[in-house]
Formats: sequence, structure tokens, C-alpha cells
Amino acid sequence: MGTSERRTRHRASLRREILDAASRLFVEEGYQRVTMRRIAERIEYSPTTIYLHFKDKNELLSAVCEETFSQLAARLERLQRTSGTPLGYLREGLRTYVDFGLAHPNQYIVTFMNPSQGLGGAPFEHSIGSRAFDTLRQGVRACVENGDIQTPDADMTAQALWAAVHGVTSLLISTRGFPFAPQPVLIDHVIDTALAGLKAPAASARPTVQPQSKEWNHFE
Amino acid sequence: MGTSERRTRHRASLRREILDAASRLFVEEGYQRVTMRRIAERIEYSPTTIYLHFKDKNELLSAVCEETFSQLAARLERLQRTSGTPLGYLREGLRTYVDFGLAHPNQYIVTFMNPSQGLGGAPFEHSIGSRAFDTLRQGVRACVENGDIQTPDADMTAQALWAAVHGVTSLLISTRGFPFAPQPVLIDHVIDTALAGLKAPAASARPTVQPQSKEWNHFE
Amino acid sequence: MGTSERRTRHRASLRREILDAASRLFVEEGYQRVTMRRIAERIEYSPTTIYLHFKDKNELLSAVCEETFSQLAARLERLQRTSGTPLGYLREGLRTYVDFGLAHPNQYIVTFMNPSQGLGGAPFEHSIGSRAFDTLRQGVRACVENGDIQTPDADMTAQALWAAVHGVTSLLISTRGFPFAPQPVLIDHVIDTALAGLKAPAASARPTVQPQSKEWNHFE
Amino acid sequence: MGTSERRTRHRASLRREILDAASRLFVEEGYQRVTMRRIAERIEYSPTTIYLHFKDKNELLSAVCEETFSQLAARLERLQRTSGTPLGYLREGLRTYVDFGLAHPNQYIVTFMNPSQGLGGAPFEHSIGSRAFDTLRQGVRACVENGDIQTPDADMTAQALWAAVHGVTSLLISTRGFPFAPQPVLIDHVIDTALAGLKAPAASARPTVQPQSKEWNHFE
DNA sequence: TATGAATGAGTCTTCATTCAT
DNA sequence: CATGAATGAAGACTCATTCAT
Repeated sequence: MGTSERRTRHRASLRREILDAASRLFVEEGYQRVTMRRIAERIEYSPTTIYLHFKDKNELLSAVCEETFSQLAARLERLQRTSGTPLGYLREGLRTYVDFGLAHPNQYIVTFMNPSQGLGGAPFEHSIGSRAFDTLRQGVRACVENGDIQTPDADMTAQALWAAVHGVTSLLISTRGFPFAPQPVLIDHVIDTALAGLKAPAASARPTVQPQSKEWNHFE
Repeated sequence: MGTSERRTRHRASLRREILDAASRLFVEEGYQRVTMRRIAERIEYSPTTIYLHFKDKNELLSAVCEETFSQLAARLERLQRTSGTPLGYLREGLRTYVDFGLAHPNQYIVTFMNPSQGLGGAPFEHSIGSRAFDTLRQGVRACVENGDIQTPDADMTAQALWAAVHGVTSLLISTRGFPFAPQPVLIDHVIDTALAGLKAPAASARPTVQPQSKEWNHFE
Repeated sequence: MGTSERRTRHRASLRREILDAASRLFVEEGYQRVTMRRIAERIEYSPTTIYLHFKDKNELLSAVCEETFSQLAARLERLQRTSGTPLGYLREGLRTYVDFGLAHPNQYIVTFMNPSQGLGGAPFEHSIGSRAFDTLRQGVRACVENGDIQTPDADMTAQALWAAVHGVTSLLISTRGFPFAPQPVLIDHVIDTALAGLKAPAASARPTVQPQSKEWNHFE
Repeated sequence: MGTSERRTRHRASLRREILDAASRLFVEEGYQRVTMRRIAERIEYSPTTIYLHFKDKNELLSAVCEETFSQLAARLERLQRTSGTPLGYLREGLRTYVDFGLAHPNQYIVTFMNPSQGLGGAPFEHSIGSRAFDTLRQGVRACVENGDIQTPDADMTAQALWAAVHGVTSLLISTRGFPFAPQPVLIDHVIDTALAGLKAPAASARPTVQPQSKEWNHFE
């Protein structure tokens, strides 16, 4: 039995093992196939044991995602320190975001594409997901300060950029049958377009904001 | 015959009821909670009855989504005929897309945010979802012909725009805890930025395409 | 729709059509897969219609089997009239029985290998199955009269022969993984052995009947 | 530890209970009516509990049959050691087989009379059913060596004997309405006839093998 | 005669979770 | 800290049958 072998393994961090197992399960088998039992089997503990470390499935999954995205955050932060110009960083950061999402589709799904978003309902604001976003926001601010970007509201602009990269990422992940342009090209196109749109004086592109706003929410 | 006519009507109306119930369940409780049993309870019929109208759950859910998105497609097509300038249509079309998604979040989720995309695996290309996309693509082409947009690949540009609007839509739907800018403003910002980016000579915004392409796929 | 075409077909004997459809379903798909719905689909009538001709599934299945076995009976009777010697007929009859069972395994299963035997519970004695048996019994009697077979009870001997041929038949039908001897050889061996055993003076083979009979039913 | 020992015992005994319940259900209500739910009700546990002991229905049913037939095998093996002459053993073994089948009709049905033989499709060859058959085969061989039986192929002869006893057994089990001769007498008659047929020089009983063999497979 | 609509009862199975130990 | 045992609730789906028309 692997059991006794496992017993000898130091289990100071069973929590770690659980997280790893869940994470691997995610990656290897996808969101739908992650069950408490399967996780338990992987770590060679009983399902009950998991509950000693995590309140319930949601909490565990949240933790898994946080872990994953702290990697993204770290990557972005590292990039921030090493990149040259603010705009250069911003571009690379956006690119990094997309690549990361495509490299970890299952975690991306759980974190950003899940109907019951947040999984545990923890307010997104202070979550790990938002930490990644913060880096992006800072990047935008740096560009604004540097004059690369003109915007009345740096936060909103960061959100718009997020929307753009999240758009490609999630589309590429979930709409597999669609005849997309070659991934790298499409991704660049999205990022370039978004940044270009911020560079140009936005006013010229859309001089009449007010009139249109009347039409909001005219559905149902 | 009055009899058979009545029957036909009844049959159709029950189908309607099922679709409505499923749809409402979607909207009110989300994808995960839609079960045949629950739908049956809502319409006060036995679960078996549903199977007289839909082969299985997939077929029912697909029907729900098709219905929803044929509305979107119809709306976009109507808009296409009534709008003034190509660019005006494009902008309004994008806006309509987002509004529609926000107005029918659960159907949007099932259709565009589902990991197992397409529910039955029907190739997206000829699905109802793609019909909506086609309208968008035509809008882009019209703009290109009209000189409003400069792009080497109209299809890819349509995809990029789709990514942008899908990005906001899905983000707003699924990331509810996040302190977004006021929805209408954010949406406009996203759309404006994207369109502005296409209008300006893209080259100036990103003069060095080649060098960057080296970095593709540097994950895992 | 095949419907209207069917309507023109004379349906004096819808009962016939039902029986044929059920029978074919049996043969093609096996006992387990025969459902009222499927039968109905085949004849392009509604399931309800079947109930106008047969009380329930059991009655229908019984009818199907009766039909099948009336064929066997007919064949045996024909054989009886054409065969030469009594013993020759008996041997050929037994052989015919086995071949017939192997050629119509599904009906054989329903008629002779079914736990809920008789399906409708109709007393076997006057059923079609017994008609086939009667022919066999007559064959045995003829042999007895002709001096080919020595037995104190012709009926019982007929039953024993039936047991032998039913044994091979059902074994060959249901125990598919087993490494049986080549079918024809095995079948002949069974039949030959049984007939040979009846020819020889049985007494010598087993002089002490009484003592053994004490052991009846010593199980449970 | 007393605790774990008790647990083990409890576990085993619950498994027993499940097997017994399933077995009784078999015996009392027949194959078709054995469902997981019913078993659960009998043992007054939830259906889920059964799945802690058996992977699925097939596994449970297989276990029931294996249990039953390992008893038969054991009985035959015991008999083999205690019987006097080879022929005596063979006769008693055949008799035991039939009696056993009649004493456990439902298990017999599942194991030997099931169209989808073997339940899970496990190759019969190494199943428990074949273990019983092996004993029989050895009995035949012993008789051949002892000069009691003359046969060109001991295996085939074993199969023929199996066919004979399986024939009576299954006929008696499934054809309940039929006016059979008194069971013990009929059974003896079958066994005696079969053995007698093997004892006598087979040639005299059926001198013309070849001519008949032309008629094989004249059905469909 | 024929049927469309409807259903009740049932099938196996899976999951997250709890409780006594 | 860890678990074995157990479960309630639910999942999708299928079937033979009936009833009003």
C-alpha cells in the first residue's frame, strides 16, 4: 500500500498536497471532473480529511485559483520591474495575461469565466484576481503619466484593456470550433488595436457621447 | 378539423411553456441549476412530458439558446438596415451586442461562456451564435469598403471587435463583485477605444510587429 | 411521410404487421431491446394501437413465440411424414429441433429459456411449444413400437430426449465464450449418445435405482 | 485494536447482508426484479451504501453467482474425493449438478440461462461456472482411463453430458407448466441414458455418421 | 379503429457532506 | 489528525400503460 509510504512522508503541509492535487486535477481533467473524492484519491487520504483543511469544495477551488493567479500576479510584477518603457510594459503585460490564460485554461475558466463567479462569493476587490488587475492598473497609470495614453479615467481604461484581453482569452478557450485567425496574430491585433485606440485622441473618434447614452438598457 | 388544430396549438404552446420555464430557470438560477425535474415542476407536468418535445437536455438547452440568439441576430439585422453610416451601424451593433448579453446573462453564459462550448458540440460555424457574428463581420467589411477602417484582414478585425465586446459583456456578467466603472460608460469606452484603434493608422501605434512575435507561447 | 403511404396499404391484418415487426425486432435486436415503442415505430403506428390488438406486452410476445414455434412444429410434422424409419425420423427430428433453435435464438430464448416462462402464464400443455413436443413424443412411441427403443415410459423418454437437445441448444446459444467442440459434431454427439443410451438395455447400466432415490432434494 | 477489528467484522457482515438480500431477491422474485433500490430497502440501508461494497450492479450480481457456484464446485470436488468408482462419481456428480440447479434456480438462471451470459461479459472460460465444469471433465477423463467410457474426445463428451444435465435442469426450472415425469425419475432417466449411451460401443448405435452430416445447417 | 398526450414508477449512479470513532 | 461508514438529494432518462378524443 502506498498508504504506509505516504505516512512516512512528512505531512507538515497536507494542505499543500491537497491544493496541488486539486490543481493538477483541474489542469488534467477540467473543471467538471474535479470531485472531492478524486482529489482524495490522488493524495491517498480520505475525502473527509480534505474537510479538515477546507470548509467546502468552494473554498478549496477558490484557493486553487488564488494560487494560480498569484503566479500571474507575480509574473506581471516581475515584468513591471524589468520592462523598459511604460507602454512597453503595458503591452507585454497584456500579452502575458493572455498567454497565461491560454496556458492555464481550466483555472482561467474557474476564476474568470464561472457563472457563480468568485466561487465562495469573496468580494473580488481584495482577491488575488484583483491583485493581477492592480498591476495592470498601475501600468496604465504609468502610461498616462508618461503621456502615452490619454484618458479621463485611468481605472476605467484599465478595465477596458482588461475586457479586451479577457475577451480574446475566453473566446479562444471556450469557442473551440470557431475559425479564428492564427492565435498569436489575433492576440496581437486585439492588443494593438486597444492600445492604439487609447493613444489617439479619443474625442475625434466619437464626438457625441451623450446622445447615445439614451439608449442604454433598452432591453427587457 | 377543430380538434386537431386545437391539439397542434396546444402542443406548440406546451413547447413554448417548456422553453420559457427553462429560460426563466436559466435566468433566475443559473446554468447549473437547470434540471429536467425543475423545469417539469415549473410547468407542472411530469419530467417525461418534456421528452415528448425535446430529445434530451442538450436539445432543450440548445433550443433555448437558439431562440435567444436568433433574437439578437434579428435585432442586429434590423439595425443593419436602418442605420445610417457603416461606422454608425458597427458602433450601434457592438453596443447592441453587449446590451443584449447583459439583458440575457444566463443565455449568454450558456452560449458563449461555456467550457464545453455549443452544448452538443455542434460546430459553432453554422450555429445561431455565428449568425450574429456574421452580421458583425459584414459591418466591418462595409466600414473597410467605406474607408472607415484600415485593416489587412477584415475577418480578423471582426474577431478582435468581438473579443472586445465579449470581454466587457462576460466580465460584467461574471465578475459581479468588482468595482467597475458605471456600466454604460465602460461599455462605450471599450467600444470607442476599439474602433478608434482601427481608425488610426495602426502602424504608428505599433511599429515593430516582427520583434514581438518572437515571444509567442513562452509558457509551459 | 410514410404515414400516408401506409394508410393506403390494406390493413385488414394489422395484427399481422405487429407480429411481424415484433418478430423481426426480436431477431435483429434481441429480447432486451424489444419495447412497445420500437415495435410501434416499425409499423408506423402509435404504441397505443398495439394495445387494440394485444392485451399487453406479454400477450404480444407469447404470440410471437407461438408463431415461431408453429413453424418448428410444422417442419417436424412434415419430416414425420417423409422420413423413412422411425428411428431415422427421431434422429432427424432432434437434429431439426436444435438447428431451428440455433437459427432463431431470440425466439428460442423467449420461449424456452425465459425465467418467467410462458410469458403470459398460459399453461404449457396446450401451447404451441407442446405441439412440437407432441411430434417428438410420437416419434419416440413409433420407435418403441418398432423395437428400436426400450423404455418403461415413452413420455418420460421423450422428455429426456427433449432435455438433451434443449441442453445443447440453450448452452450453445447462451454460453458464447465457452470453447465448445465444433457445433455440428457436438450436436451429433449429444443426439447419438442419447439415442444409443436408449437402445442398449438400460438395466445393465444402472441396476440399483431405488437406493439412489433416497437422496432427492437434499439441498437446502 | 478492538475498534478496527469490529469495523472489519461489520464491513464483512454488511457485505454478507447485501449478498444475501440480493440472493434472496433473486430467488423470490427473479432476475428482472432485482434492483439496487430493492436490495437497499431489504437491508434497510441507502442505495448508496451498496456502492461502498460493490462497484455496480454487475459486480454485485456476479458476486452472488460466484458465491453460489463456488458452493457447487466445492460440493463436486468433495464428492470427487469421497466417491468410489470413477463412473460412480460421474453419475453422482451429474446428479448433484441437477439437484443444485433446482435448489438455486435463480442463480442458475443468472449464471447459465442468461442470454447476455456472464453478466459482465467476463470470459466464461475462467469463471466460477467453468470451475464446476472442470470437475465434470476430470470425471469423464477418469472414466475413460478406467475403460468405463469410450469416446474419441473426452472434452466433447463432457460437454455432451453437461448439455444433458443442463437440459433437464433448465427445462425443469423454466417450463413449469409442463407435465413432466416425477422429477427424480426423469433426472435419473436422463443421466442414465446419457451414461449408457457412452458405455455401449457407439458405433453400433449409429453406424452411418457421414451421410447424415450433409444435412447440417440447412436453416437460413 | 386509431392516436397524441401524458404520466407514475422506476432504472442506475454520483456527489458533497457529516458523524462517531 | 484522520477516517470508514453512511446518506440524502439529486441527476438524466426509459418504459409500459392509460385516457380522452
